[in-house]
Amino acid sequence: MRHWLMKSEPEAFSIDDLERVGTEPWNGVRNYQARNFMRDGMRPGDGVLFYHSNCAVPGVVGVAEVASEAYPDPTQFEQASPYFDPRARPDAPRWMLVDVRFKRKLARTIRLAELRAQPRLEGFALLQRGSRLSVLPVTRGQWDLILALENQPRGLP
DNA sequence: GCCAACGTTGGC
DNA sequence: GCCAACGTTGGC
Repeated sequence: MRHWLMKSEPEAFSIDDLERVGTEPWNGVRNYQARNFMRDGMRPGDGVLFYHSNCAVPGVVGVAEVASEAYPDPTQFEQASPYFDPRARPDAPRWMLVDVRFKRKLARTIRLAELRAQPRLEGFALLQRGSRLSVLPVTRGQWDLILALENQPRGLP
């Protein structure tokens, strides 16, 4: 089993929203690298760190799992959707997604600042300078380390 | 194939 | 709200 991190802006779709719906098609990803991770890397059952971005306290807030193989993102064909892509055709889809299933909320938010303070997370894709990838791989070691922080009092200022 | 202009992401 | 960093687009 592999591990991943997926970002979402909580004002658009939060961990509480995922808990409410249970399983959600991860639509709207319009970045080739992120698409390729979903299409070529993800398998059902893979672990997902759910990350809140572009908000007051960015950080990891929950655990989810990949709940499907990749399949074409239907919103690319929907003219009324903000994710509509006129270059996409049903027989030649450009964008893929997977379903994501809620597992649990973390006891506390593992803040971005706290992750940055971990020397052992050097090289973690999330922390690369200027990285804006919304779907990215997490090694087993990074996964274990990040989740171990959950039960520590509070990592940083 | 180069690269300037533009739009977007996302931390702060 | 600001702005740095990045990806994409399109003229040439």
